[in-house]
Amino acid sequence: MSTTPTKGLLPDKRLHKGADLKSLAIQLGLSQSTVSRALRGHHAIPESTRRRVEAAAEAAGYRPNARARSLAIGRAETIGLVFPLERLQLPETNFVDVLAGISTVVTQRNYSLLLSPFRDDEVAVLGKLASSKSVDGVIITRPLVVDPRIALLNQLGLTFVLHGRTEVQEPYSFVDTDNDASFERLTGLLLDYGHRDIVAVNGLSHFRYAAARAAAFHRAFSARGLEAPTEAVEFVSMTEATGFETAMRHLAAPVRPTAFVCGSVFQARGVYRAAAACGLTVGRDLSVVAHDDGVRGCQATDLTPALTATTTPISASGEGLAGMLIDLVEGRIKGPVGRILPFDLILRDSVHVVR
Amino acid sequence: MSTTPTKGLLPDKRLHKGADLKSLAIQLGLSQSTVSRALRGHHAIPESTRRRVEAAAEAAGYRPNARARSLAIGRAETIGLVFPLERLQLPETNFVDVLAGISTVVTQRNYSLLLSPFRDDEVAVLGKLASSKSVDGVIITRPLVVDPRIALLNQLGLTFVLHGRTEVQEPYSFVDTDNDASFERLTGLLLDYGHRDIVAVNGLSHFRYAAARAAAFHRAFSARGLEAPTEAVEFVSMTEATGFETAMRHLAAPVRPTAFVCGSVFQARGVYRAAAACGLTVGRDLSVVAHDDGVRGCQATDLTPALTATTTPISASGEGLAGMLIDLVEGRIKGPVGRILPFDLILRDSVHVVR
DNA sequence: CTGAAAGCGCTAACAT
DNA sequence: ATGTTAGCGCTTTCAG
Repeated sequence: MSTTPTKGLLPDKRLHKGADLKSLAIQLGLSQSTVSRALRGHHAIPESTRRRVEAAAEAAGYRPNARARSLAIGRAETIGLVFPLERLQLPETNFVDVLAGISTVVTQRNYSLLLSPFRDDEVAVLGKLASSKSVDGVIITRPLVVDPRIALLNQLGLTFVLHGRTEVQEPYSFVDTDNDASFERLTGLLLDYGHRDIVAVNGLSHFRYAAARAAAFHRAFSARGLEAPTEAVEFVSMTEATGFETAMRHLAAPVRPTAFVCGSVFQARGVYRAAAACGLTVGRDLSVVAHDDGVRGCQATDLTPALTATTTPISASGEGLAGMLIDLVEGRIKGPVGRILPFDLILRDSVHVVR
Repeated sequence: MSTTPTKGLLPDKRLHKGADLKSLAIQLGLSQSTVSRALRGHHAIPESTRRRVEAAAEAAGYRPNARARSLAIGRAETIGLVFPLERLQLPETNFVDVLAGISTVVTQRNYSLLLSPFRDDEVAVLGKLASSKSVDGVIITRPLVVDPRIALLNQLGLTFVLHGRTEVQEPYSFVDTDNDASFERLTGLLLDYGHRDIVAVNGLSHFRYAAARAAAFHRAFSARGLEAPTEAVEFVSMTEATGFETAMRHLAAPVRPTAFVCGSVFQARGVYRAAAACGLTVGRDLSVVAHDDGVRGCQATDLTPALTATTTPISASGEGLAGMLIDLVEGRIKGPVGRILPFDLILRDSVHVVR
């Protein structure tokens, strides 16, 4: 790209192209080490020279060359986010919301964020990230019930944090929503309102959270000395369309369910649509509850009637993930650690009492 | 993070932690340079040793340390995407679609993508990126009519590509949608169908594309010896809500428009809703056309009736941007260059003939 | 309190 | 065809 310099705009530092430590040092009549120390507020540098150095650096628009600094300190001050490219392409995804949370923290803590999408071969991407040392650690997402990436990453010696949990022996750090408690609360609420024929519209069964939620669903029943109806849990994808289809199927069955507990607001929206299609009014003829992770443009309060839901902003996960990972790579905490985010159960108008 | 090694999973390279050029060289009885050359397919390296080196590297899981390599070659092989954090938070945004396109190309070309969100001070972020040399170039988005970043970046000597165009003297490279032609075609189509009372639901006036589209709107009229009605162009945000409000206002006016041309499918969706609210049937009582940039979950074909629209997938912009930027930083092309993406006009059921 | 010197891991010019 | 050497720009012992 051309480099036509322009007057004004930047105070006066037009020539801060060659702004490196050496030239700064020469200009100040100091050694590189002194300048370097002064800039990083090293003690044993008198206030006076520190100010002088800072002023000169400021004027020169100096900032340490990140690559050189990385090489010297052995850290990249960069973390990676590894995800399947398709998560950017699906219409219903909470990916960007997680990303927003991550971005916020990464920026706050003066780190950089490397985006590492992959098409199929995640293992290759992780291996590359690890061996090329481009990042100090990575955030990985969408854990399988038993996720092989944990062993791989431990083996690679690459620090990481998982968004979610998985059933493996190897140690790992994670941030997760409280799926168990959340689904148990939701189901319990419906039971306490007198519902018995409840259908759980759950996530796909190869994801660990879906298994956890299914178990929680049953636990809510047994905690009350009840038993869940057979085939009450549907393992389907997190979309409005499948919410709709699943609900339609059940609403057409001989024993019509009186309530649905959904894994996401997307699915709940589908259930609402199915209810309408069947001439049922949500909150009067049919109860619907869900977990609301605060995805942009699809929140519990967007529905009519407003949806009763447990809620944890998904961006909080992003913030937790990034914060934990940086703490880990900086050695401020020692892994493995886990964090389960709390949630609120917010009662709105989508539930009704039965009997 | 802990480093519990695990058997299996990775063939046998459990100790490829110390896999660097030096150890590889020693192990092979060669010099670092030879190994380095062999690995990068340098000529003047006999096939035989090349194979031997490659095999050893493969077995050791070796990959050059990206930071060291960057420092040596003077390039980071990384590009940055600078954007306002809020673009991740708004429900109606084409950001992720652009991102998907960028990701694809960056990965293909073996580059890394650094995400640089900012809250308010974009100038600071750009300055930091430039002086810390963390990236070879940046993609910037959402140009203002006269965008000060162009001068800044040229001054900083940071290679960049703009998504969109702007009215400045300084040279810059860009990839843009063909706003002018697209809006002129859309407006022309309506005029040719006999419409005269047409309202343009345009973007906010501080964005350059909105100005371009407004001009194109008028050009379509004058090209036919006609004149656009006064106050026919509305400069509003790209949301469904404003599409709705704007349309409602106009549909309640004394002279009711017979057609709307919209800047995005979001806005068109709002217009559809307004039409319904006024008891009008789109495609019979009211015509609606728009530019469709293929944003996930909001496409022309999602509406009923399907929306007549010009279309350029927004992810193509992302691909164009990344490809151009990498070509630029690698010196494969010389800036400034610009690329205007072609579009198709797809006739669907949202238009009707008047008189 | 400050400076000289080594080195992070790689590439590239300069030998040979 | 391969090795030697000198950096890339920074941080960091180790001296003074």
